[in-house]
Amino acid sequence: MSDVGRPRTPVLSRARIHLTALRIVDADGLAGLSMRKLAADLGVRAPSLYGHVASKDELLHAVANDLMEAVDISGFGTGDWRVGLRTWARSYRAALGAHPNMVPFLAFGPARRAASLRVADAVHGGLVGAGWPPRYATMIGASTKYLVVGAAMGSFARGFDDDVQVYRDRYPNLLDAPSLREHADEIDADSFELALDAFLDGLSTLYRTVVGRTP
Amino acid sequence: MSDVGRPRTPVLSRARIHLTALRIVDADGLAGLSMRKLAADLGVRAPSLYGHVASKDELLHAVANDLMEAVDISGFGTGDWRVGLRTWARSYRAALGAHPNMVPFLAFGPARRAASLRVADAVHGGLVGAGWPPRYATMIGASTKYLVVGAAMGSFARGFDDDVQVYRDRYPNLLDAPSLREHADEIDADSFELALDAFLDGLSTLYRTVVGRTP
DNA sequence: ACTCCAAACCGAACACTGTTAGGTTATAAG
DNA sequence: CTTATAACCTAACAGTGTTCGGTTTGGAGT
Repeated sequence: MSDVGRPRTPVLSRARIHLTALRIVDADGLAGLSMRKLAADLGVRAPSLYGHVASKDELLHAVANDLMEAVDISGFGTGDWRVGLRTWARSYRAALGAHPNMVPFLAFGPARRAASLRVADAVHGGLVGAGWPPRYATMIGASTKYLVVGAAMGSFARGFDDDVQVYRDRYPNLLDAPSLREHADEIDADSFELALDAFLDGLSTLYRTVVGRTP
Repeated sequence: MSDVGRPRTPVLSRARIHLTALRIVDADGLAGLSMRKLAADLGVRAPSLYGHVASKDELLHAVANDLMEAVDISGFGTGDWRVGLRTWARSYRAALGAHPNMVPFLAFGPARRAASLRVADAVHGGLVGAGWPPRYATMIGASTKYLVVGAAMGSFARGFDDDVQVYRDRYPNLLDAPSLREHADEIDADSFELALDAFLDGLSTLYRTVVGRTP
């Protein structure tokens, strides 16, 4: 009558573990996820998890990979590289923004995440196919990723503290900083779109001089 | 003859603690910094640190603030907002790149870091002074930060794994990915400059339509 | 039907973490 | 010369990721 030993029907599964882990990270942050807490939420003890998952790190990578599946690279099929970049960047940012607490982890490069490699491949192929020299394709892919990751981190950080009022005297140009917090989401979204527009606009100019035709 | 009690001359100081902490983070990463290890490197036991530092978090914020002192905002004094943005972005990226392991921590917004607020104030003031409407100044500052933070995270992550070769068949467009690793620094630097150029170029166009004169 | 292996859980334990409480000693102030 | 306090210490707490070995069950092979 003890609760030791194999249960009649399996309690754990990789999918359920991933889902619960993500829910905890969303609710309590990356630091709020512990193997014991995760196990408790699953109605199990911590060591049992190691029959399904190699380590906490591997688990997080798997969850990260799940999230990256949502990134949309179909835009590169339109024949317009700017549409490809835009839809990629937007869906990428949306994927990160949906789980902001995962961003610090997701930012650690594609590494061996299959989903990220899939995207990197499509982006590079799309740009080269549109006429960009491979070297430029690499740099443009990197640049776009910078923008998205940076924006996601910024959103996550939510920047300015609650009592910025204290600094009013010393930083006169930040007088309206407190109001930023209220519209943080909107400002982040607008800033991202502005950056993307300006960036793509600048790239279009570059395209003409590098490739020698209009985009 | 015990090693308990107050020493003849003080062993610790805030400056020495900061310096040693940063050295550990540089060498062993953020996760490699523990209060016990830090204390050991300082020839002391962990609890002694708490006479000089409120918590590990506060310590890291202090170190982060030290790093942000190096960011250069003097470019906004030239009267050319593009020069201001460029020198800011470059020195910002350099400050982060000099201590890549600190980036994940530094990315958490200006918060109450005095040095970061100083910069934010100068940037906003410089842009508004150059004619940008406050709302645009906010977005441009945010966008630039996105780029810098994103680039710093990218550098930190170093992306592609050693044995990307494995994925050769599945990701045909990444055939030359392994070679990326060798020139990672160069590619990161070039990509950042490309992004900055394109971004500033796009902003110049925007400036003409928003402000109604050439930059 | 019976054996046997592997799957799936558990308890106990290890070495580690940040942090607090309270003890001990040296310096500086009155 | 007392007294306060600054600066270190030891001991301890609750928590972490992870491993080892135990217990029970399902299912495959004969």
